[in-house]
Amino acid sequence: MAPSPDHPNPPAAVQASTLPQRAPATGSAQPSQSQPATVAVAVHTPAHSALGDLLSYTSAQPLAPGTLVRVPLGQREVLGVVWDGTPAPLPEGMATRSVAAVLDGIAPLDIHWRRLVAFAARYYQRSLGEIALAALPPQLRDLSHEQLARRLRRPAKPAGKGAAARANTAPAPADANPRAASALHGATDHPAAVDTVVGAAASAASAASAASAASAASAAENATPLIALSAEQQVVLAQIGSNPGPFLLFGSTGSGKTEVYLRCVQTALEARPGAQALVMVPEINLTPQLEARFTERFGTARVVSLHSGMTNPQRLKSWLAAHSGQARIVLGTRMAVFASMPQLALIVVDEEHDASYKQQEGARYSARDLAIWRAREQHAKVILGSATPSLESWHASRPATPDDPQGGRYLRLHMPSRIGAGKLPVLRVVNMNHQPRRTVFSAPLLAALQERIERGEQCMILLNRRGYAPVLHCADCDWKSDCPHCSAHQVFHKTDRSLRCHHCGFAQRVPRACPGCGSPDITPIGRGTEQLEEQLSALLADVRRPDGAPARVARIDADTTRAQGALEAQLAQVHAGDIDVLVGTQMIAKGHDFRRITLVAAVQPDGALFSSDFRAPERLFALLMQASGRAGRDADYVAAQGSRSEMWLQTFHPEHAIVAALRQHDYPAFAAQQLDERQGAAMPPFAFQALVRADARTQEVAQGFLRAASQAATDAALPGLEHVTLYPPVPLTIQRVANVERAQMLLESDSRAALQRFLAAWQALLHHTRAQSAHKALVRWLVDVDPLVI
DNA sequence: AGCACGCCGACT
DNA sequence: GTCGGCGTGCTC
Repeated sequence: MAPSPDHPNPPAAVQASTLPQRAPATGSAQPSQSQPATVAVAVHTPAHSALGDLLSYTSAQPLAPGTLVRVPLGQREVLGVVWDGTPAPLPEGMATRSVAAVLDGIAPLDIHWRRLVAFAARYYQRSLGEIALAALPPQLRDLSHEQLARRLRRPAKPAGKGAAARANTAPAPADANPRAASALHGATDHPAAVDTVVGAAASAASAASAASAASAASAAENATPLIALSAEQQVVLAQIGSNPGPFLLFGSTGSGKTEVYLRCVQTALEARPGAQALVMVPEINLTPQLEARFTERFGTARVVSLHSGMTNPQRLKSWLAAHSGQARIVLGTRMAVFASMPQLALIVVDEEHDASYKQQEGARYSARDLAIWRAREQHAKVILGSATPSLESWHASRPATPDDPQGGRYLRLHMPSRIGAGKLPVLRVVNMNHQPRRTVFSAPLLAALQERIERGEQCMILLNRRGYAPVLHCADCDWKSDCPHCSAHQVFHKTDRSLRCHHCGFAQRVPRACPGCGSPDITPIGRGTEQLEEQLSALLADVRRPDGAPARVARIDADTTRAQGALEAQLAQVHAGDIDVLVGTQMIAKGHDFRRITLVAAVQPDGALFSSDFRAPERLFALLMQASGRAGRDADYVAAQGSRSEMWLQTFHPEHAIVAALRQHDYPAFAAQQLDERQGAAMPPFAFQALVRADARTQEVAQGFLRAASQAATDAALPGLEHVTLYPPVPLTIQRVANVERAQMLLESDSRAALQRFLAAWQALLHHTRAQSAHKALVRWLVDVDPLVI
């Protein structure tokens, strides 16, 4: 669920100053100010530091809020953003230093961007400067004023790839004013009826409407014929067109959500000259198809990417293109939610349930929730899309009922049909209670695999544990391969005969004999992907493909894809049909279309059903639905084989509600059941949570700090406390990582506002507690608002 | 966060 | 004799 925004009315002067997109031209007819002005500047200082959010500097000229500056801070010079408002007065006897340089080649960041940053900082309990500077491309920080000026003047050097080289992506702010585009715009009709148009003309015409001649040409040459929309897609588009949103687009895999996004982007761009759209995906390197579809439709010149896999120069280039308005579409991961997009008109959050939208270190923001806030603040539309929405978004989009006349804040749109993707896979459940003990691959599953391989079809086996075996064990003395630095087992990797800790990375060679008692009888316990692959290869050794060759089993997980490009290479093998059975962790279920896969199997899914993590069933359901959505997407292929694709589940709990819901492909039933449980237990989305975590060399110190901070909050009767429950500190599930003990405490409230009030007031007390000598040994502490894992 | 200053172990 | 370990403290 999204944070509730509040909308402070900015002072008129602030609004006015954002109207010109360009920074005041230096040396022009600006009225020269004789006395130096004081400006507030946000710099990268952590919330832990004793520094305030904003620092005072003097400047020869007044600087508009949002202006990028370089300022002296201690012994160094850092990037800062001029902010609205007045900083706290300086300590007695301290002199104000002056701004070192103004980055006047870059337009000031507008009020929308600054409000987003300010909101995120406040909501997630971080300093303003930390969020602001993290939201800017790293090169802005690293390059000197002169280097940057050179970068801005010179057209960016063409990238190695052909498409990028052709794109006119030179950041030239002088002619990147969004208004420049409006002159061209009037020449073209708004093809509002494009929904029903089949053919290339509409897309080519609209592409030409607001872009430069160069980008229009590239769009036209790339344009592909539009496919006619399904009735469902048309209804959904009409709803999005006539309602303010936010929208939850609940659409099966293969229902054509991407085409809806494309059309919405097109409509948004045409509705207003210079309008921009932000499209977010969980992992951009896992979705090259999406990127291809956007550039194909809109031309490479108008689409830029923004994600952590890019080099710093690439990121700067994309960021500048978005900031100047030259890029009309930004395609990116969670970090893109902070992209400066002055003309933002639409945000799409694809696969909105995906956990990667929540940043898990530093500022722990949810890009999905910030997208909702940002859209409301900037008067943009926002569409969350998923085949298995988060329960938060599902609940927020509940329709009004007599009991609940308000309903949720989002509008739920449903696209149940799979276009040209055949029927949904049939669920096959193997009751493992009826299988011989210790069975990993049941006989019926093996038979099904064999049958598929002999027909030349592909299968996918999902498993959750990397390595060969989760732990090595000595039968004589009960020794286990525990990590010396973490409270976790070292995982046995057979390929390189190593023991590896998946938490701290510590690796060592497998001992010949038990380190505890010297017994040679040490054996692997449990099964990881490596062992599964090995076992399956043995079991399928006699199975032949139609060409007479033996069946080929391959494994894809973090271990086989560590090298650069290894994932792509392995996927290419699968696509080429060189692989018959693909074994892997959940990464193989994400984003890829394996057209010839007709069987997907989850071999050991039970762990997630009875996990202590209350979101585990939700994640399992999403994973299995996503995996089964991958199966049989090539309808013609499946039909030609005269079979339907299948989803196999081996479980000791065939009676579990999740099984019935999966059988029916019934997410709403599953969600209703889960929400019922959550409501009964007063859990999210019916309650709001925050975590405070403390790290120290000992568990006592970590917990002691949390207890003291908790006590201080109670003693001070902090605002909001009456609506907030503070639970006692507990060790984390993995209590120790890399020799650091970790503890945390949970805060819960039925009111988001009360929790926010409390956290805001508590921040100072946490700092104060940290400063006390009793807690000197504390390594660090952090707050996680709306945590995903508890 | 950075980057200084500051006081104790193995090497050019 | 120095290079460098990271503990403490400061930055408008």
